[in-house]
Amino acid sequence: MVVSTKNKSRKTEPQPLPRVRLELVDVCGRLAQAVDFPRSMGEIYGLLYLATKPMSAPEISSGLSISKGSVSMGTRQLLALGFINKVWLQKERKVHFEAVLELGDLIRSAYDSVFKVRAQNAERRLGDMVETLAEEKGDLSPEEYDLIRERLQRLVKLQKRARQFLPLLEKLIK
Amino acid sequence: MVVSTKNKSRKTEPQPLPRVRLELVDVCGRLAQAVDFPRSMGEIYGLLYLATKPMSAPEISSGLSISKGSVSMGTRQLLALGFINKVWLQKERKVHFEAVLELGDLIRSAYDSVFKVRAQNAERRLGDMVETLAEEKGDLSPEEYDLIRERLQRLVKLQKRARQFLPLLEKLIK
DNA sequence: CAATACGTTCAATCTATATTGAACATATTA
DNA sequence: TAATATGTTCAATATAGATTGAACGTATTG
Repeated sequence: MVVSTKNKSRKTEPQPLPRVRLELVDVCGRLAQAVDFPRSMGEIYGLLYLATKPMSAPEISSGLSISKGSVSMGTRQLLALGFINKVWLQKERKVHFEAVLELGDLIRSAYDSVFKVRAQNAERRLGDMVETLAEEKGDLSPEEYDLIRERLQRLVKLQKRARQFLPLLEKLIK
Repeated sequence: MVVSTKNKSRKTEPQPLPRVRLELVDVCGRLAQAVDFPRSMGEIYGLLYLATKPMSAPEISSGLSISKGSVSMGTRQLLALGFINKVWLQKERKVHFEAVLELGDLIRSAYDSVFKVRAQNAERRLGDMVETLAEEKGDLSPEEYDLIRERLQRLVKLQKRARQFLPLLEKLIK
């Protein structure tokens, strides 16, 4: 089917995305969800990754059929993580966005702000539990206290191993 | 505050959990969510991990204030992943559950059923996209076709690197 | 400077999915 | 075998959190 080439508006007519692009949008959306980011954020990256030129916020909005608000929020997060760049197009006199293509680098830079933070949280919470146990010693039977103490120690040990492991992993990625 | 020691029922009276245990329940619930499992499933593991003895389904249900249905579903999944074991208590003549304490082993065994599957999915979807692009070649401008082709190639390359990386990771864990 | 378009924010809404609970199935014991 | 308690299933419900869109703020252009 041939799409009409008439172009009544000043702007480039929004043409439907090729299927490949829709598929990548979907894949990226799912990936984003898998690492606990909003789906729309991943979709925006997927859209930009196969774009032939930088896209404006309204173009992204209509291309993905999502609201201005979601585009604003999604681009902000993607910029913060370094997954996209702002581009000033003087022709359009407006900020546009383009995907950063070096995904290897991106994963590296996202590593700190996502996984490291989570690891630190886990560590803190385990510390809290050890404290709580000490506070509760009086309320627990000696047997229960010993059992819980021993099992928390196992977790601390596991955490230490994980701690040694993370920098190693980091080195491998880099 | 001292809890009454009266015990009118045949069964052990359900006493409130110590705070340490509640904290681990919460941590495990969040962890489960982080890897895309139901929160209640993680909570069950957290409850059993610091239990002084194997617990029955009703005990789990009341301990966590969750329904029988959730316990049934959660224990099934945890058993399938090897995170808990069934224990037959002849005294109670009923199946009870206990946590498997070797978390290192558990992570290893969960690896295959969680991460490997995801990696394979990603791989398949990328393959689909390459196919789709070929099918659409006629509908795309030569420029767009080339650009998309080149960028998909980048993803394929990245995937290959990841593929080499996974077995290495596996070895490190084991 | 007014007019227009674009960007941001956040309360209200929608949606995906975990959880519930009632109906049903199974097992134990008296 | 009947009575009782425990286990499972799944349609209905509840809930967390993403998405929307209207109101407001900002910038560009004629």
